[in-house]
Amino acid sequence: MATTTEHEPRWLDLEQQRHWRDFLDGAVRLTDALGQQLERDSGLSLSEYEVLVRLSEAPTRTLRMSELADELAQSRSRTTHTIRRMEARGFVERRACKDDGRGVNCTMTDAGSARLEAAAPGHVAAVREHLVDVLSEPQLRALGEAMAVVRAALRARR
Amino acid sequence: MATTTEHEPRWLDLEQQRHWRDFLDGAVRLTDALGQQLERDSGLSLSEYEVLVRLSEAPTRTLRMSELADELAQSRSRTTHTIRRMEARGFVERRACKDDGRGVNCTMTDAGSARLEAAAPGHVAAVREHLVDVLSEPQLRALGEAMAVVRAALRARR
DNA sequence: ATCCGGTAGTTGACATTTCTACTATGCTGG
DNA sequence: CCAGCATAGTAGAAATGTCAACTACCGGAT
Repeated sequence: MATTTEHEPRWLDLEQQRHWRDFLDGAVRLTDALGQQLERDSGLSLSEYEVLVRLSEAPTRTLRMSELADELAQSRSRTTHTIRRMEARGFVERRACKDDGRGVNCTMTDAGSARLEAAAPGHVAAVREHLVDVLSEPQLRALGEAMAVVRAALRARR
Repeated sequence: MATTTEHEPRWLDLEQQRHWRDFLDGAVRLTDALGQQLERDSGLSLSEYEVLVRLSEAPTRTLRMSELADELAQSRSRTTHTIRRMEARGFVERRACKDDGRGVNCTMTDAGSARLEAAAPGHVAAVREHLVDVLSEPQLRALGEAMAVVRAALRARR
């Protein structure tokens, strides 16, 4: 007789487990180190920095709140709070959306732009120091490509 | 004449930038998805789960607070808060360290162990679904090995 | 012995994030 | 038109994380 429907968990073998753990631990340490560098040298958290980067790349330094939330892979609520604080500090401005009465556009101010430019060199140096320069070129590519796959898979589902 | 000492930032080329961004975005989405699965199905956050895993692997289900903090790459303060909450829920116990008057040993209880065992299959399935099974075997290895290098570099300093 | 710099851990204030509920607007079918 | 469902964004409370003291203990040098 065949066994009944399999619901046994398929465990990870030792290699897989090690890879997963190295990933998790490395990711925590890396984002931590980069966040600390930014906070210390530029008074920005890593996600505030990311906000400014996205806005700086947008057509008129402007994005809808929901676009921002989607790009940062954050909840709308978190985005609202973050932007409210950044607005209080003068880095961004919000105004109602012309074409969609529900929408809110978020624009980076000159002060925000200046802060980003001031922060960028140190941040990039840290990304080099802790990531780019410790890996060989093929290693970095492999890392990036693997994560792109993971990212795409996660974006697909809801 | 030679230019004065170089302090120009060495920017990332487009490839490097893309890899770094894919990494960051993928890492956020991945840890997010895994955290949500754990919280929803087992009432544990990812870092609480990690605490239980480390304790389950320790000789007598026991680790010093500082060992725990080091292994999880967390501040001592955060570890104290987390463990206090977990102790209140009955998953761990703390008691003074015999040989070092400053130390505190943290031990996983039977309830903690049971909770971990209940949570593990679903968590492992999620790790497979979002990471292990979406990558080829060499891709996963490359990812793991690259992150091991990053991790080692970050552990060295400080 | 005791002074001193360093380590272990905790605490409480504060900041950020999450969760849930809520308002307002848009859109589609009858 | 308007009913009903979905989307955009916000708000406040609760949970979690960070930061800066602070206590207590260790261990070596004087």
